[in-house]
This record gives sequence, structure tokens and C-alpha cells, in this order.
Amino acid sequence: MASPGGGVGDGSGSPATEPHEVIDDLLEARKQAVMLHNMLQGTSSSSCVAASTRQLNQLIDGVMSRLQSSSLSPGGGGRRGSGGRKKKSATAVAGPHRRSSSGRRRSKSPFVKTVTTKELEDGKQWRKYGQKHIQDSPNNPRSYYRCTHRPDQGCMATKQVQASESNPSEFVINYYGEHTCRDPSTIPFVVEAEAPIADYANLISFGSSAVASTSRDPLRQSHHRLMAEAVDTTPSCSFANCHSPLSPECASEAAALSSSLPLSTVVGSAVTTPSTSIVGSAPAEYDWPSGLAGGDMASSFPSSPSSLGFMTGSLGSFGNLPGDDDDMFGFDP
DNA sequence: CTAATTTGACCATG
DNA sequence: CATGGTCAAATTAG
Repeated sequence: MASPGGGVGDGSGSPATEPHEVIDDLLEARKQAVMLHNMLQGTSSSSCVAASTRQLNQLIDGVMSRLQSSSLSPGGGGRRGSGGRKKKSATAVAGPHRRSSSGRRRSKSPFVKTVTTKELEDGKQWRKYGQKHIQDSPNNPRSYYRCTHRPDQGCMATKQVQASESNPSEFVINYYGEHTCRDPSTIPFVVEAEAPIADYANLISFGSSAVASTSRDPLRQSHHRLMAEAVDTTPSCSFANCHSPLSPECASEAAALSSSLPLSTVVGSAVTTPSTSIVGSAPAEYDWPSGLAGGDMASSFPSSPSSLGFMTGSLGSFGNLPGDDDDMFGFDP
């Protein structure tokens, strides 16, 4: 059903929660996430072992309940057409054009990365799906691309390419979303994740464990491992300091973690061009295209290490903590 | 033939 | 209502 772009039939029921309630929940969730983050980061050796498990569970519980309750529930079906699409001249006319789309607008700086470069190649495969003249620069139309693997892998990454007004030889590229696809040719590692990973799944997946568990996504075998990598910065710290004598597993798992760590962190090398300036930002409220709610965006694959130096954080939704830590994203020029 | 692009229409948001 | 993002039929390229 609900295949991307397909039927998406009705936007019927669904009580549509009040926006401020949503924000409220999100704020609360964020607050707790911050606390969680602080706990993980500021592991004063004693508090690590003592306070940890229970309080962490409580916090995560709180965050999850907030994220799952009221507004953000995946099944709620608030997303897509949000009510009713009206479809003008198709229903019975059967004219040359049958529209069943919903143009959703993206304004509000979303999870976007802006890159100015001369090179259009970035190592990924994009399919152009639109082009528009925009007010901003009438001379240079904006082209809309999305990942080629969207239909088969559900990769929701998109980008907008536009020639720079000031520098016609350069292009301003906006990247939206993250690649959940993988290059079939360059699969660096095969993951046979089983037992120990489950812990991380619980730890990391806040909203997604519940959500993703019902997902019909066929290729989420390796998610856990990858997610573990994505969050590496924080938990590895706590693991390292924790080294509780009670759990040898902790150490071994930490080792496993850190060993897989560099994979996702060091990739920023072969990006695209010698000189690219990145002006990216990761604002607060960005509702992913179909991520949390749609249930068909499967957490995150870092994609092929050779091409993507950005968007490695699966926790991007929580990414902007008020402090100064955007280390969750691998945005390092 | 299949896959990618072009292009105009549709539609949500401000 | 204007603007911008997306869809999908039609067209072109491989």
C-alpha cells in the first residue's frame, strides 16, 4: 500500500492535533533529550555507573512517550495530503492529465545543507524531477533532483541545484534529507547483526524502534549497526568511562563500537570538488518527508563512504541541542 | 525496449 | 493570490 507516490488514497479521519500541543511535546522531548545527552557526556565516573541505567531508561521513556503520543504517532496519518486533496480536472473527465499529487512546500529552512560548487557530480545518483523559475533569480532556473533509489530503497534524499547569481559558473546546491540508499556496487561491509545489537537498538532508536518495528522495510538488517555508528560520539564516551566491572560485555561492545567508528566519521574526504564552501544548517523543527510518521524511511544508512561526508547522523531530529554541540552531524569542512 | 529528462499542471504554504 | 515544490504524462536518450 502506501507505496511512495502511489495511491496514498484518503486523508480522511485523523483528528489532527493542535499544533501547539505538538510543539509542546517536542519541546519536552527535546529537554529530556538534552538531559540525556548531558548525562552521557558529563560522565563523572561515579554517576555513570550509579545513576545510569534507571535514569536513562526513565529519560528515554519520557522522550519516547512524548514522541509517540499525541501528534507524532505514525499510524495517525497526519502526513501527506493533510485533509483532502482536491484534484481538479481529473476525476471524471479523464483528460490528458491525471493528477493525484500533492505539492508540498518545503520552505522553513529544513534539514538542509547548502553547497556552492562548480561540480555537479557528488558521487550519488540523482534523478531530476522538476525545474522551476524562481523569483529569487529569474535567470537561473532551479532544478529539483531526488535520489535514483527512491522507488526501490525509499531513499528520501533530495537536492536542488541552481546556478549562482553572483557566480554563474558555480552552482548552489541544497541537499535535503539523508541518503538511506546504498550503492549496490560499493557495499563496504555486510552486517550479520544479531544478539548484542539489540541493546543499541533500544538505546538509540527512541521513536524508531516502535515505529520501525512495524515497518515493512525489507532492508533494515544493518540498521542497528549503522545507527550505533551514527551516534558514536556520545555513547562511546560513556562506554569508555564506564567500564563497569560487572559487565564485560560493555567493554567488548564498546570496542566493537569504536572499531566501527571511523567508518562513518572519516568519510569526508573524496567529497566532490577541491573547493566547496558549505553553509549548512540544521534547524529545529523539520518534519521529515515521511520519516518519523510515514514509517517508510528506515533510520539511516550512511550510504557509500566514498561519496557522502555529510548527513551521517540518524538522530538528526534531535540534533540541535541548545548548547554548542552539533557534533552529531559530521559537518566538517 | 527501458530509463532518464522535460514540461506543464497541481497543490500546499505564506 | 503568489510562490515554490512535486507529480506524472510526454518526450528523449541509452
